[in-house]
Amino acid sequence: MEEPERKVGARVRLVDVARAAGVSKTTVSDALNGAGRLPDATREHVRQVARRLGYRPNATARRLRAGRSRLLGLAAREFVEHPWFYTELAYFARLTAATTRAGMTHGYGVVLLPTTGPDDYWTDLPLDGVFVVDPVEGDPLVGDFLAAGVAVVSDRRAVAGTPWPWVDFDYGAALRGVLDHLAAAGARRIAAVGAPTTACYHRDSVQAYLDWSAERGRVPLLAQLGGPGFEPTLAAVERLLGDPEPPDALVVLVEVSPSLLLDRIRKLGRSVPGDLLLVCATEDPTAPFTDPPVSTLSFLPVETADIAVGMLVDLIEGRGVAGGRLLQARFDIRASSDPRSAPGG
Amino acid sequence: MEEPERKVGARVRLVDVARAAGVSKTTVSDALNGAGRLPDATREHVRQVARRLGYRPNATARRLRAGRSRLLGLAAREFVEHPWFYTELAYFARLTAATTRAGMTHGYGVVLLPTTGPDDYWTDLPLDGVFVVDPVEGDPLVGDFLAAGVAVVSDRRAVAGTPWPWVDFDYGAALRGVLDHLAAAGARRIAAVGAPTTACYHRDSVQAYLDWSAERGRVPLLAQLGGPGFEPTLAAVERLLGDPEPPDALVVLVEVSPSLLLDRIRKLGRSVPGDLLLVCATEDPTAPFTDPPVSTLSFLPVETADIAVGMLVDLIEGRGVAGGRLLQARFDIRASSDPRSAPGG
DNA sequence: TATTGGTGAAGGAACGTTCCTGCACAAGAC
DNA sequence: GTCTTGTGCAGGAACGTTCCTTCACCAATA
Repeated sequence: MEEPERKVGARVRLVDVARAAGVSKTTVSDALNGAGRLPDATREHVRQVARRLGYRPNATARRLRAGRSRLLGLAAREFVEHPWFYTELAYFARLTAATTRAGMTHGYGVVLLPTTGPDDYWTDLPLDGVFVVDPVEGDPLVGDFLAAGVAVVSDRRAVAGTPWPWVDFDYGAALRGVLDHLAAAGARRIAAVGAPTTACYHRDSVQAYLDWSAERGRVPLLAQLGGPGFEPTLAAVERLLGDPEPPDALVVLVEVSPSLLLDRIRKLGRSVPGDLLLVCATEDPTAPFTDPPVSTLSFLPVETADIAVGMLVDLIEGRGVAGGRLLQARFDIRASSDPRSAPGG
Repeated sequence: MEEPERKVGARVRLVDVARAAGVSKTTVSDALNGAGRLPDATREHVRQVARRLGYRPNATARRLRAGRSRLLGLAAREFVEHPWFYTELAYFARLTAATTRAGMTHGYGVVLLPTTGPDDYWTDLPLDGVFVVDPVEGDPLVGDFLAAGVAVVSDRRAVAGTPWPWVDFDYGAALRGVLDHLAAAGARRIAAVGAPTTACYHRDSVQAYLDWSAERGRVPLLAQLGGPGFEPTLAAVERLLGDPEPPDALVVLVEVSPSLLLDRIRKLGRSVPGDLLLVCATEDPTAPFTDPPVSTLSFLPVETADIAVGMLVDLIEGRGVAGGRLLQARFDIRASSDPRSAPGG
């Protein structure tokens, strides 16, 4: 009985339960975790004592013993130089929530990592793995985590030959699908709004637009912008529509509120889809409810999160994960790019 | 030298650094943490060895020893019965990001808690404190955390005499400010869209609307809706505007996309602010950019998060926190409720 | 010369679990 | 009656830190 006395008001520990139940630590641990060789009577007795005392296992001690924290990090790396609130973009909002949900189903908590912060903040967190969204080329964050033995999965191939598992899309194919659709709907001059960021999504999709235009002998009408937020996007649209030979179709590759965009286009005296066909790459859930409903290209944040978290967990728990996984974007055609379906189109 | 040999490939531990540097664990710990009585030479030597070996302290062990996890939970409790993605509402998106940021500045990580999940998921996370957003009356989650000795701060007073610290707003005063403004702008029939949820925000603001109307002998035009998402909100607006004696002003107390709402109102043949003055309680950042810009009532998610996290940290670190903190909502008047400022109003 | 005081560093307990090992005892086999 | 086999449990190491205590050593003081 050299067990130390429990201080009043302190949390109930395993030993406190053991003493109250008149058994050893081992027995309590086994009884509560369903392990060991115990008769049902003992098991039940211990459980009742534990319940009566309000015992809660110390999760930190458990994790130390297990050698795993059961904690995943979520880091968005696009525009890392700005301390922006990335949950404000619909894509990241969905991705964040879906990652949290997926983590839970595997028994992992998800910690949100801010875009900027002190260097030691990352390493001070006991993370088993990190889901890196839009990693930038040569991202030091990724290197740090890999060096620290933290599992890494990203939602894009940041570089050719990305040495960690990833989930990604064939942006070129997705964009060509959209452009073909617009051309089939009669568009002659298709404009695009992109962003010259380090994210492979923007690079690849803009390139696909340029290639597609070149193959068909069309002059590309491209506006690019930097920095998060929608004001630059709307300004880019205004620039494109103000062209002396204005476009008759528009593909917006950066996340923007569809109804805000429609407002702006209307203000410029153009009507959708009459004067201008419109497709937005956005996860904004309002797209089907605008007037007219806006066609969207979706990069499936929920599916992406599910797969990424699954990979992370496999990696952490020692099941091998080979290479990457390529998904197919979803193209929802609505009235904004389909004159036939528009009332009075 | 009875120290166990380090397995190859395993993470570098404190003892590994100690052995490599030819000193004791204590010296390494002190050297790296800037504690103890050590000459600069020793300190620097140990640091170099640690850097060379790529030593990273084990955060879990650290936290176990410290008795604190330096982890905060964020839980949204409105509509808990639906497994919805609460980051999709602008208010929660901002609040989530701001909480993460605030946590970081205090050295705490923030774990997102899903609305629904297995009961043991909460208790399995080593949380020092939880920021409960929109707690519902008699919320079992809050009780669980309090029983487990986890600090709790909420952004609303769920019940009269909430026994834990909170940050909140005087919804009645905020709403009366909006209604007075609309009346001064000439509105005769002011309608409101609310939600009959358990959240004190909705309850109080709807009550304030009813009181204000009664005091002035006006007939309230109230539409209430349940469940997350904007479709119910738009339907409620349609109902109100379809009234034989339709309103000439509208206050939307549930979060909705301003431009989507404007689209819908326009579709119903009404013009803002000509036929209908409009004020939205929303954090949607697009409000100033719609056509016309929409007046908003903001409940300051960033400030709320900063204060809530500050309270949580004070609570966790043993500094007393007394009662709650009442903030003042911000009312931004824009063209949608101010005919004079509208072009051609 | 003995005593104090400060410096530099080591030893080891503690944080609260899990789980490996081992012991006592009973029941059955020979 | 001894030998196995199995059951029910206890002891204690280990996870990787931090930090309290102790201790040797050296210089300055009485």
